[in-house]
Amino acid sequence: MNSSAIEIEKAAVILKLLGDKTRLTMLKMLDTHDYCVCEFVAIFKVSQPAISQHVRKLKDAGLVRETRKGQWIIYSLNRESDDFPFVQSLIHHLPNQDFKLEELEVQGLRISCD
Amino acid sequence: MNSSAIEIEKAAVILKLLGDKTRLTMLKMLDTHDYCVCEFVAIFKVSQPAISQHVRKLKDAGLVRETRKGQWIIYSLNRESDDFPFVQSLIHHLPNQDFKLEELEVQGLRISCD
DNA sequence: TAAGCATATAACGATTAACTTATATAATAA
DNA sequence: TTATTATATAAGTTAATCGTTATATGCTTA
Repeated sequence: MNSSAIEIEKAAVILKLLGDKTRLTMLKMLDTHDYCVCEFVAIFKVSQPAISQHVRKLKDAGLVRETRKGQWIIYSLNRESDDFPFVQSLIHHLPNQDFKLEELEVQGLRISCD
Repeated sequence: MNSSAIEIEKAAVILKLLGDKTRLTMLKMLDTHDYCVCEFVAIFKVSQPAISQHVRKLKDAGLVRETRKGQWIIYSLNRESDDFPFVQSLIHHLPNQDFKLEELEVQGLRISCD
């Protein structure tokens, strides 16, 4: 047991959710920046609906939050989630993904969502 | 990034593996004791082949090791795995599962594998 | 209001995952 | 050697997952 224990069933659900390269990368990216869906679409090699479905799963689990900014929807890490300490200690082990943002900028695909 | 960083692809594979209640519980159990397959069979509500398949996946990923002790095969955490720091920080958040062992003993199902 | 961009939802197909039962293998004990 | 116990493998079924295309919704701008 641990000071910030999480039920094993709940942990399994979260781990399954993050056991997907796309969603895990998204979450790590959100650790340093907020992103709009269109940026995720530009970064990952899947269709817009696929991205939409991935972020929906993260949102349904309460791990991310969305805020609409005009026509864009910005996703951010939900650091108020009860599960955030668990998630954070997890993504802490992952390499920073800011290079993806730089790639976007180089390619002129960075959209100013704010 | 972090001192014990793990590739994001590899992390996703491990998280998917542990995104299963049975395997996640097994791994947490192995954090405090070694177990033989027959004990897992007695503890979890699935068939012996199902247990065998779960431990095989954990073994194939290098997270656990097996040692034969006569007719029994004992599984233990592979603390030498490159991924062990990642896995350990993860299971550190989970509640201790020793009560499962106590349940076995109460029911007289605890097999002395050593 | 109509057009255009951003995002979500629906519906479907392909693949993967997790179980089951039946059977094989390996070690032990009679 | 034969029976028994422990474990693994094979094969098949069902359900879940992840992607796709087509379409709907919502906001913005002309």
